[in-house]
Amino acid sequence: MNTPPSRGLDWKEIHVDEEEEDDENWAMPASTLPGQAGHFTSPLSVPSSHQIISGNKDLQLDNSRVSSMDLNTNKAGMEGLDKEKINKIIMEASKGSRFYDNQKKREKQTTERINKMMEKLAQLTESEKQAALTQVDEMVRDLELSRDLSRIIVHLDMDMFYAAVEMRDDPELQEKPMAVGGMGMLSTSNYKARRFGVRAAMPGFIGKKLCPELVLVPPHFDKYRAVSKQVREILAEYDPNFCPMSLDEAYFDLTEYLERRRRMSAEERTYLYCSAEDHGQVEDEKKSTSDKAANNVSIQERTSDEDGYGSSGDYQHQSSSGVDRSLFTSVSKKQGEVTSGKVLSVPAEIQVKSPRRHGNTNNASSLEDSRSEAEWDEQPEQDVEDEDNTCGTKRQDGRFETFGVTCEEVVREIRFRIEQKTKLTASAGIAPNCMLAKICSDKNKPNGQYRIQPSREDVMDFIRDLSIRKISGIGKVTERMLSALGIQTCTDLYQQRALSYLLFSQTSSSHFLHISLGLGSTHVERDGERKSMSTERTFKEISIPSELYSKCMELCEALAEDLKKEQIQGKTVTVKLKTVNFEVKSRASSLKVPVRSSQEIFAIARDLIRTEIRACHPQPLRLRLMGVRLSSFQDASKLSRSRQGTILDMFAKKQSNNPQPVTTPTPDCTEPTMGLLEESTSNNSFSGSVGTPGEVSDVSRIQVLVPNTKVSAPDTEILTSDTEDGVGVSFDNKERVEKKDVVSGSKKAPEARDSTQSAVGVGVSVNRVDRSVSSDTELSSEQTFESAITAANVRTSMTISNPHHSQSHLEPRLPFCEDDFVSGRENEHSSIADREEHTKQLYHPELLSKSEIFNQENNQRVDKLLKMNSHAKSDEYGSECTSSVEAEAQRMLTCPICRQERAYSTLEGLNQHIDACLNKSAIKEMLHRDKSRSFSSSNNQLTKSGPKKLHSRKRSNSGSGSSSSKKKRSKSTPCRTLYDFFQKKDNH
DNA sequence: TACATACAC
DNA sequence: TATGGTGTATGTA
Repeated sequence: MNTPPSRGLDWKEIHVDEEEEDDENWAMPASTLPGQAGHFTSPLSVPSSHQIISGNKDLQLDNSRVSSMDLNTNKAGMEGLDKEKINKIIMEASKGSRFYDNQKKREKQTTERINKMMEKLAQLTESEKQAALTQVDEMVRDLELSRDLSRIIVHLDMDMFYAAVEMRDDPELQEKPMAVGGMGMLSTSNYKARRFGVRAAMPGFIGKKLCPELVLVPPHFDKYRAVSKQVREILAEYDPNFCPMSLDEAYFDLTEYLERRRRMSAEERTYLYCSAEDHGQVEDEKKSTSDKAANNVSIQERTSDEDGYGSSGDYQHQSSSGVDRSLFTSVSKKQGEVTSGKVLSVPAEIQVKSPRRHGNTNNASSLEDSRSEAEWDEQPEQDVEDEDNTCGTKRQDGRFETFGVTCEEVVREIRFRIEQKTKLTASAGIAPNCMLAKICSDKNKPNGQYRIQPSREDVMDFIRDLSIRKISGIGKVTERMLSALGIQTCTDLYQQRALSYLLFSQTSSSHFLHISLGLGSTHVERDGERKSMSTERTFKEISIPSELYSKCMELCEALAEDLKKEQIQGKTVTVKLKTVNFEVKSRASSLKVPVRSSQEIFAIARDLIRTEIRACHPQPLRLRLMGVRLSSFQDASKLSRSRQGTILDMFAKKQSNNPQPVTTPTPDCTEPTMGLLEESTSNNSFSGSVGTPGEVSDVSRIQVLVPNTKVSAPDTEILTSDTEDGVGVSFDNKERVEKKDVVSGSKKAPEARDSTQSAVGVGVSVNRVDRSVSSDTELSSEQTFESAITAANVRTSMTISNPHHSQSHLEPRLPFCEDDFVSGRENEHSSIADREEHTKQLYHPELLSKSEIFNQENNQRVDKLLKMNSHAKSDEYGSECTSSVEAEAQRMLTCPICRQERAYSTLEGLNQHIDACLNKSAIKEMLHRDKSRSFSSSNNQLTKSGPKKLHSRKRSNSGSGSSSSKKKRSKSTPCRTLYDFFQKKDNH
């Protein structure tokens, strides 16, 4: 390691004069590196593992240094820094923190991993190594044969993107070291800040320690998205199938375009250079563009945008309208949307002056420089008429640039146009494959480009001394692992190919082999379909279960919103938990039927969290982050079909004299409301006469909506599958034990379920459901009721693969108006004590006792529920009723929760409203009550973070609203409301 | 499938 | 005072 002379920590740029050659040699002292002498001659020679690793460990212990926290200088603008000094500052700022401790722990894990690998290595025999080498070399031959140098792949990367946008929009920032982000985390930094060691992924407070003058600018993602869109519009002209990797970088393939390029006239390749004085105009235009374009540009949306381009088909047309119109249009240009530009008709012989070239020209690619300068000629100043009248003014300083037909020229043109359009610079790499192009784009950053010529020799020359850390996909852990094998460069990687083959997985070693041969993907592929969607948040410590559940609910709501936007539903819910010690855990549960509503997701997520809370017990589960992810999406075709599965659709079908049963939805048809979900629960659940209040409300709703009496084939299928799944029949292994602990012995009280919080209300066993369904005959009143529910819920029919979840995910019900619904004004649970009990059930399910779970009140409630059901039946909510319900839905309806009367054009609308009422206001209310009563004296953190968090996300109007809704609920008689609801329907 | 890890941006 | 959020891939059991 190059130890720079020690200096005082004055706040100057922190760098050393000489280049540090020895990067981060984690695993061993340089002197022991195998590669130094013999390693290149013998591909099979490796260092002794124990020597290496233990030495490294000692080193770490002695210095109590956590190398993984060291500055990663593998970034443009961070060359030659005094890493020693910077790392010292970082370490001092971090030492003793939980983060630091965790990093230490993780580093130790990596070391152990390396040790294992080295043990494995030590056991390899020479013949094994030789055999591996033979095998690998065969692969090498194949790979060589398939080497494709014909593609011209470009990786374009905006320079310090977020920071650049901020600097552009606030020139005062240009002279200062600045970073985008906050004290918590930085997204990116400008080059001035990088000289101090301040970089992306560094917490702001450390950035401040490294550079006290550092200016922190909060991110403005809308702006970045808008700029990104502008850039993509340009890229799409060159490759409609370009592949954006993030807001600031993209791959594209110029191969086809270059064919056409050769046939393009000089005019078509000529662009006006817009000088600094023009910026105001551009700025104005940009602003309106930003406004317009500041919409979401998620992956999906991006795709559709780009598809728009791609499908426009006529590339030539697009291309011939090639210049950035933004440069020539007047400020008042109507829609402000910057479209692709217009080529100026400029005589080819008019030569143009080089565009302003800021940025680092010193390190610009020699190739680029030599070629481009030759074509960048001075243009005599003259007036230029904008023939297409897109400019509006004559330009006194009009200068033009005609770009050539080589790929370097095209890329330069693209960067030029990007700069003209956005006033931001980009760097690019050109190579025969993506892997190389990506590395190249970093080579001459900022504002430069670099090309690897498409010959094997050039590729291998480039690769030869390349640090493996430069390769995308090789991070610090892999770097350490490989370093332990004496591998730092791509040449090393090739030399040790036999070892990597023996010591790493097939996937990894194959990847390494590709890298070491300079091979990579030769086609630019769009991202495939999204595989998951998640929301996660970091917060001040939360350990109180009620707050954890509340946070979980927030996340589920946020996630459900996002899912809705993209019309996605999935079958696996994963909860991510990060403890205050930065330990990350994930817990997942898969269903057979996709879900997407916040209630459904919450039901599962909550259960997973509860399990964790219990696992920690009696210690609290102390979290600093929680995340909820949904994955295992069903494919798009199914998705579109699933939309049929709404209640309305069922009604519609019914009404149109469709002879098919009321409930035809397929298992993947889900647009469940809370109530529906709960219901399906009861079908799947162990049985349950437990029925906490929540259900009842759901049931009521369902009765209102789908009071059907018959169940037929489609339901049968679903329910059967549910039963086949064994849901509710038996637990296995420790899950069972756990449940038994909580529940009161499933034999005795099979209805009792561990989570009672909102436990299933309908008293039916799985078997009975099964029977009733399969018989498809007239059902008893209880069965009928259940069947009706089933009918309403087929699309939700939560078939649970994991019995553990069968309980919970089926009970997303919130406790609030449960009682109200059950017993109305004369609510059996109207006492404060009862209410608190319900709160407890929701937010402290882990605290419930058997007796709490299974009690007389619940039975009474269930009885009532069943009565209601039979009442409904006797009121002839038969098949006819469907249409009457539907008719009702067209009219004014009163929400049974908030008593608001509104016209609902769809039942779904009403359903959603009810969900909103139930969830959004009441959960807060309950939480508030819960907290104020149970925790007010015990935890000050609660007052700090709890309420704030509750209101932190997408629930802006919930605060006062919830309290008002609470009053309404308690004053009004929900039960009567519900009956009113029925009544009204009846009367009609 | 569940979970942990690694990685990128 | 204080170390992110989102998504993908992979290895292992």
